[in-house]
Amino acid sequence: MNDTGEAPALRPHARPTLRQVAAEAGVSLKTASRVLNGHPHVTEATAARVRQASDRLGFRLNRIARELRSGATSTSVGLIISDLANPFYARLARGAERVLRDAGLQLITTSTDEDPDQERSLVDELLERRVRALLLVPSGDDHGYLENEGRRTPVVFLDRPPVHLGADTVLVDSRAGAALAVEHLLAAGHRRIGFLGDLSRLATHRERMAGFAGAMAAAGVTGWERYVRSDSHDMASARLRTAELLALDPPPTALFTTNNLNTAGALRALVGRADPPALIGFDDFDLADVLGVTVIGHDPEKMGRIAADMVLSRLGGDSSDARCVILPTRLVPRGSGERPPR
Amino acid sequence: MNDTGEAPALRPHARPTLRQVAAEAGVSLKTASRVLNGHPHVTEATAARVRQASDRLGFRLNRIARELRSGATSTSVGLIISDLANPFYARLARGAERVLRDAGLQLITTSTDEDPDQERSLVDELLERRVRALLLVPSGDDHGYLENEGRRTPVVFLDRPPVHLGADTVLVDSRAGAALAVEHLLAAGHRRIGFLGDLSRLATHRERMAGFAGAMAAAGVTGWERYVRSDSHDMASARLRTAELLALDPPPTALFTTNNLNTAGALRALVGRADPPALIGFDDFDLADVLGVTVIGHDPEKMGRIAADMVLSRLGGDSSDARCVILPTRLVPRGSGERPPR
DNA sequence: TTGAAAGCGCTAACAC
DNA sequence: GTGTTAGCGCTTTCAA
Repeated sequence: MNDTGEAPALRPHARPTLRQVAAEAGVSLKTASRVLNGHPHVTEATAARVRQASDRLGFRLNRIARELRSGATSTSVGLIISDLANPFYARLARGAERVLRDAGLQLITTSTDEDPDQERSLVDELLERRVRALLLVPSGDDHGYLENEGRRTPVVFLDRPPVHLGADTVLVDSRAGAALAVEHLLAAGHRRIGFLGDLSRLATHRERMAGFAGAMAAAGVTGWERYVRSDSHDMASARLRTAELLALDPPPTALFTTNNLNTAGALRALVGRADPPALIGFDDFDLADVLGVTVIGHDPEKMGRIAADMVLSRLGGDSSDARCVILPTRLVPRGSGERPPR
Repeated sequence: MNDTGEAPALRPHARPTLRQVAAEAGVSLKTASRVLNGHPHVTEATAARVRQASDRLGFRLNRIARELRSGATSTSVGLIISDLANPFYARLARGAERVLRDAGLQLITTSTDEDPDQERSLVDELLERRVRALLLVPSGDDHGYLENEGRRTPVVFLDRPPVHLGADTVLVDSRAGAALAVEHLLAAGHRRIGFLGDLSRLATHRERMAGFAGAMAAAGVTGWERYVRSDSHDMASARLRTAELLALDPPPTALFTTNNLNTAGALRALVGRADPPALIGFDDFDLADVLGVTVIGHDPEKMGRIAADMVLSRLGGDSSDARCVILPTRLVPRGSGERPPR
């Protein structure tokens, strides 16, 4: 029971416990627990007393204790992406969050800044927190370290496949998307097509490169290697590389940029040019319609939703083999990709 | 000790405990704990044995148990925003995450979709998780319910001030920013200036409205109420409202849009018009430079960082009165705001 | 319908 | 340098 009639001083983190609520209400610990968890078999009168005591004390159930007692597992899921402020990942996170929230799970989102070491330490940290599952946009190039973990904690890879590990994966069809873009440009008569790529070590880059190269080869175009620039992972360097490409002689008559950041960089380099090359970008983005930028569009939010669904299915007991879902892309013509070669 | 020499079946969530590691290494629980937490006073030989046992068993410390034992407080901080996919909030989240991560805290980010009920239930949930602090972009219009919580768990409000509650707050100078925009337009000779506002119940809206009205009044302009449209919280309705404004007779010669979504909507409505009105938008955004859109810029990432710093200072014991930081805005002229009246 | 006792996995306090 | 004991706040038996 309360030792004095006065309200206790509210020191930070000095929260009342269930035991104190029970004492205040004059019932046992277990009864108080039942009431505050909405379990049956309690008289309404008793329940009311407990609730009053709880409110009076400003009580809140401690989920940490609850989770420890009931299995030492949390009710959260970890999401590791490279950068929260990239709209692509922000959308992906939103899709995942909504599905998980409806299932009573909370999403803990963290960013690696594309650093493989950071990836490992975040994975460690989240596993220590006993997240129920992990959603991972990998930066590293070896995920063998998850081999044993995967049997205990479901792991779903997003946007990029795992290396040296079999695990559920959701990807976008990078190769086909890139081919789509190039074929569109080739059909309009372009032959000198610039390629602006992300970090070469990323699987998405390699696939988009492969799609590009394949389509060029199929059309019998040679010498395209001259117009390839890779490893630009931010707008500034994309802008620079674009300027480089346009300074070549002869310059490319079209550009294919392999993600939203590179597209944004290229657009900046093209501002104010009288005769801009045609441009198609991988990833749709805000205001691409206003800018009239033709893109290879897909649905990052759906990617997040599907990954979250996979997690839920694994948590529901599905122990079938690892699956890989590949989401389709589509060409969204808006003008920039339809400019003819000069 | 191990009951058999064989590896145990890896059932999901059947993780080894510290006790098992200790047994496997032939040391006490406490010694194992010391080693795996990097505490001193352990022989290197003993430490090595423990680490080997830990690796062999695939052990990972259970933070849930640790946190329960040491104060029943987690090492995470909750962030409640309205929409992760809005670049403004994504940037804010990134700023906060970086500061907190450096302090060893993890950020749990959740979205309310601007629903006050959702806000309350997310606050409840995060407090049950015993987050160390709460960063809140409020949707509700009464935060009295946090009165007592605030003494136990630091709460910092972002972007919008608390109502019926004193609490640390970080805002952007909405009123001054709006005035800046309007004065810029007035100076260029505009008199009929359209105003495209967000939900009227939001403080940011009201402040920007006040800044707008004040600047108009100071310039002796009357009849501007006709060109005000509020409560548009998505691009589609912003676009519609812009079209409405432009259909008035006489139409406005300039527009002031009060946030990034409204600016995007207005831009869509202006596409293809031969004689677009001047346009200034509150909030900077990606590619605004390419589009030549004049904006009232500020720094959302900094807002996140400052809020996180406030949290850290409160957690460090600072119990001074609630503070309010107001971040400055600046006019970034890029062309659209410099179009003369027709 | 209610309660008493045990214990989740770990760390803090205090031996030795 | 290492071990023993107690207990964080809750839920889960099991008994009344």
